[in-house]
Amino acid sequence: MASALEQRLAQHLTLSFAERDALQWLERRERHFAAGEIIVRENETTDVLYIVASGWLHGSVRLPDGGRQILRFYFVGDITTSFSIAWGYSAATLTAVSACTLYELPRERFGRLFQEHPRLGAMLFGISAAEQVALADRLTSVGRTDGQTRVATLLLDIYSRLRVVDKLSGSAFQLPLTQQDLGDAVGLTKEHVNRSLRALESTGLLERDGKMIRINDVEALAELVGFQDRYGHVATDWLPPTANRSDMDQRSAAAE
Amino acid sequence: MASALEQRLAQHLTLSFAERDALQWLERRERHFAAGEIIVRENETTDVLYIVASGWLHGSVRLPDGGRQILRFYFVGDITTSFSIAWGYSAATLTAVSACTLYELPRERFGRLFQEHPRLGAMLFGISAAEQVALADRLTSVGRTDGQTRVATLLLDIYSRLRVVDKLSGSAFQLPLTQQDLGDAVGLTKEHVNRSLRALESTGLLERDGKMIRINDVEALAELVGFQDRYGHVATDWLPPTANRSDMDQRSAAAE
DNA sequence: CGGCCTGTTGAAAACTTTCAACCACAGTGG
DNA sequence: CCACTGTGGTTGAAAGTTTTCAACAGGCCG
Repeated sequence: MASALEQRLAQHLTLSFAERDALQWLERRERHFAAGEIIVRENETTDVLYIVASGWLHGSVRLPDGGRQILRFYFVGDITTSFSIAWGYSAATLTAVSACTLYELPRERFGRLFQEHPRLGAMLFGISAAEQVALADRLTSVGRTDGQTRVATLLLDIYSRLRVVDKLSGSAFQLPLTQQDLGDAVGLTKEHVNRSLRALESTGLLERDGKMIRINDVEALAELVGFQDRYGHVATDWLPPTANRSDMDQRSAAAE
Repeated sequence: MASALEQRLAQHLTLSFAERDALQWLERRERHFAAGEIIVRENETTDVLYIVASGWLHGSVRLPDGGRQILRFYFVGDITTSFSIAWGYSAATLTAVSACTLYELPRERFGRLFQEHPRLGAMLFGISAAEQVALADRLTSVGRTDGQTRVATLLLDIYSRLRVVDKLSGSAFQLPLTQQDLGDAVGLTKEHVNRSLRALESTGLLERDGKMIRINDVEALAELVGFQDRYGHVATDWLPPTANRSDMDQRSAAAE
């Protein structure tokens, strides 16, 4: 079976054999988590990263007053670097939304990837930048729009991700989140999320049936709430060339 | 004069000669902008990045309804990669807050850095992750706290950055932002920013005199609003060794 | 001097939260 | 099999926060 991270990167560029091999080496240590399980806690010491092989997770923080902010969701092919690589601890709590399979890798093995495959390192930097923009989009949504728009934007965001990573066809998908979760992601109370969802339903652009969400007119809804899909394309024209074979041999010889 | 980016990176690790040399080559093309000038517009095609040599800037987006969200501020030593490297266009408008000097470099030269100096590439990835967490902190502030807390958090955030990049001593600093700007950064109207600032002043934790801000008790204010300073330290223990074999010994020195 | 931008203040309107119910459903144990 | 219990969803009304609208003051500049 093809590597989750490999598949993600292959969406953007053609990988060399050596690169594909290196990526598969990152996914040696497989771990399983049940829905709702906590993988890493906020402020907990950690020196490992996770690559998502299947399932959903989210990263969140708690507030002094007991509130919670969900910062981002992780899907197949994502790496949970952002909240833990810059420090010896995790800046967020990582929770399994659905049952999921993760590959655990030591931070320092991730670091070695930058040396052995600079092009992949640069590409990961680019993907990280794209994720930063996605976070910025959420900030804009939460900071400057009303409840209905925030909820719709989150659903469109999740839908766009699923469409890419799960090859989702059609505009209906299973949403394994409570309304409290949605509220914690967009800065609303669960009651207001409920009212916002019903208001959206009443426009006819959205339908719900239990945990199932159907966006009847993706274009129209995106237009209505000013949503931009950032996941489609990531530029690769600035990347350095792939290390060629002789380069590879030199570097691995030096590394041994 | 030492390179701005070099100084930034040298805060976290000991650079080799080759690395320092490479960084200085990024800063060949110097450009000046006046306060208020726009460097890049949202959605504008661009294939260059900027390293901040002096001054302040901010990145922002406009909303359909005419509103604006300021996404982040840039200070000396920052690189404006996040909103433009992943696409052929800029996802945000880059505006000079104060008069500033920038180094302009082609995206693809930045990419080459990953190949020639993998350790620096990895370090830039780490710094980018730290910036992502800073953005996540702002999201939390905007999504889950009241006006007064948001404003205080932003001021503490800016203060923490200035303290590091400008070697600011004392707890007073010049804030070249209007109350509208502050509001656009934390998701409030300018009127409410004004009321929040006055409420903060009345607690005695903060003083204002024109554009001057003095935080009388940084600890107490940070405690009050639950602010965490993320800029102090970035982990380097996961980085690969420097490319040049003769520099290998530098790494242990950098391990702090 | 007269505009223009920024800051300030007050009061009404709008949005969101809080609080308090009630409903539906799934899993549990009698 | 069925009552019991807990979680998540739904709804209404009051309370609280923030925005909107309107007005005015001060400083800077042509």
